[in-house]
Amino acid sequence: MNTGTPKGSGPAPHRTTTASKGATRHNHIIEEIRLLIVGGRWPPGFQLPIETELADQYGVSRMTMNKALGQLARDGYLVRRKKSGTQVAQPRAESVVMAIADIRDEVLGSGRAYRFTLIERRLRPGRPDDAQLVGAAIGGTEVLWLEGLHLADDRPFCLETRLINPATADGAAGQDFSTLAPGAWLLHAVPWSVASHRVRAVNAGASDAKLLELAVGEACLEIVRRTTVATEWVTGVRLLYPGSDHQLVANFSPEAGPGPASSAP
Amino acid sequence: MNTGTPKGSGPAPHRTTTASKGATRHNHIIEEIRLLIVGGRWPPGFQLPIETELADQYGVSRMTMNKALGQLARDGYLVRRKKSGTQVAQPRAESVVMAIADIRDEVLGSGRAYRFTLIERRLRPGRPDDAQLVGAAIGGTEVLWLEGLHLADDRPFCLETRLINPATADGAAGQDFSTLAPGAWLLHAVPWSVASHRVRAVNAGASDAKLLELAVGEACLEIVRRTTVATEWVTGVRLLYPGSDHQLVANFSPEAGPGPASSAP
DNA sequence: TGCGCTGATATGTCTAAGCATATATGGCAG
DNA sequence: CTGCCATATATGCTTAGACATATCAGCGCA
Repeated sequence: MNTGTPKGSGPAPHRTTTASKGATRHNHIIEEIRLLIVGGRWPPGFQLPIETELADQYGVSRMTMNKALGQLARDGYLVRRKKSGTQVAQPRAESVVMAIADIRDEVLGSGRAYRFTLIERRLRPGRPDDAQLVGAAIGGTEVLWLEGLHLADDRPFCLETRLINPATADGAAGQDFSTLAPGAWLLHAVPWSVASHRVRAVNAGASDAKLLELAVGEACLEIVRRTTVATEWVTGVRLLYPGSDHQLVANFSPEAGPGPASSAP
Repeated sequence: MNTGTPKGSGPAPHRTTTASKGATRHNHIIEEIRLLIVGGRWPPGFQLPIETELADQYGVSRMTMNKALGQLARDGYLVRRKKSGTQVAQPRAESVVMAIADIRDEVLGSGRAYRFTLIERRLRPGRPDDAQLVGAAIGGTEVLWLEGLHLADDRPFCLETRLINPATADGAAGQDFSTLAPGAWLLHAVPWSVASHRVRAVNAGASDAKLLELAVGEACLEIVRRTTVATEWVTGVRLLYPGSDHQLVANFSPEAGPGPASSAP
């Protein structure tokens, strides 16, 4: 039942029409099965043949078949349990993954010129209410407070308010950030940190509206990102976008993305 | 060293301290290397020893080491190129993945009671401006138009406006959706579709505000989701959340999530 | 000096085989 | 009929070996 694509006895080049690039055997099998699933031919709950049988059908060893099925399971398309065999997973909920792009890339990607201007920069002792932005208790230590504006074609694009921990972000105190966005600098200075994000809609306050050249009360998209390394907070940032001309976009199948893919350039 | 744990020679406990659950060898290695990377000990660009050497160090075969490194590369932590070897990836941009939860799960997860009420339901010919919601040209065919309200503890939580294509969503015309949210029904009826998402902040209009019991102009989070199977549109939906009490949350490391994981039910 | 070829190298892929482990199922005892 | 245990089964994991492929580096030739 299904896929006439059986083994091709022997090494058999076995070039399929839509070969594309990563034309390894298991990638080929993965793609074929994935299409059966998203095409609806294998509905959720569908019981697949056992590994050895599928391996036979596709003319590969069990190891190769295992790799293919394992990746499909890792990507959420299949559920595998010992003894019970392999089934097509239930697409759980209407969940989705969504990427928040880097601001500079986003502006440049839309064909506009990018610029960052610093509005204010202050090195001051931490205050209790700073905890709201960084998500951690702030001792009496010094923190670096910044406010700046990202511009697209010299028009306000995003208002950034940021706290940096000089203790963990080495060299931050020596940076003036007059034209270099702190996010870009931190990316190099604090590699592979862990971040949590929060996205909300808020009405623009008086000061926000003035800086973004909006009417007071206009809807804005607010993103708060808190970054930590190990147990120490590194930075907390609030990004405010005019709701009218900004949006997050994702284009994925439910459950799991197409995989960021290792893919070197 | 090694061969310490080959097949025959006994089960070879070799229990590591922080065993945790998926204590297979390659999972163990993956976690160990991941910690070296996010802990900053292996900075971006760091050149790892070659596969065979690492395999020796960890006392496993090259295949097992390959599996570990391959998964780390798939997850975006490493970049591997032939001849050049393996390096720690540059955490690209401040991108992030973010999950949009199912509405019902979200409400129940916050400890509140969930309810859905249908406001209006109409079966009518498609109109040109429908294309805006579903992202595809609408022929003269019939479409199902719905408006409903998701409630948390009997207070408005989310306003849903939806178009359904009866041609692809089999049985939709026979459903009345009086209490069952169309999203929940579609999940069973149209498995493994592909969706695109858009998130914006908007000011509540007069009718929206009334239904959500908000003041006109209050900031709301708007999510538009378009679902397709193969080349046919299935449904388009606009979800409007009061910005004040709703937010999207993600808790991930940059570049790639912790993997949706296979996760059985 | 500059260009192209060649070999070395590291990863990528695949195979066949075996042991490990969870679990569904059926048989047996109470 | 009920509850427990042995067994069969399907996936999970690991290994050693082999071949494929991309690419860097150095050498030789013009």
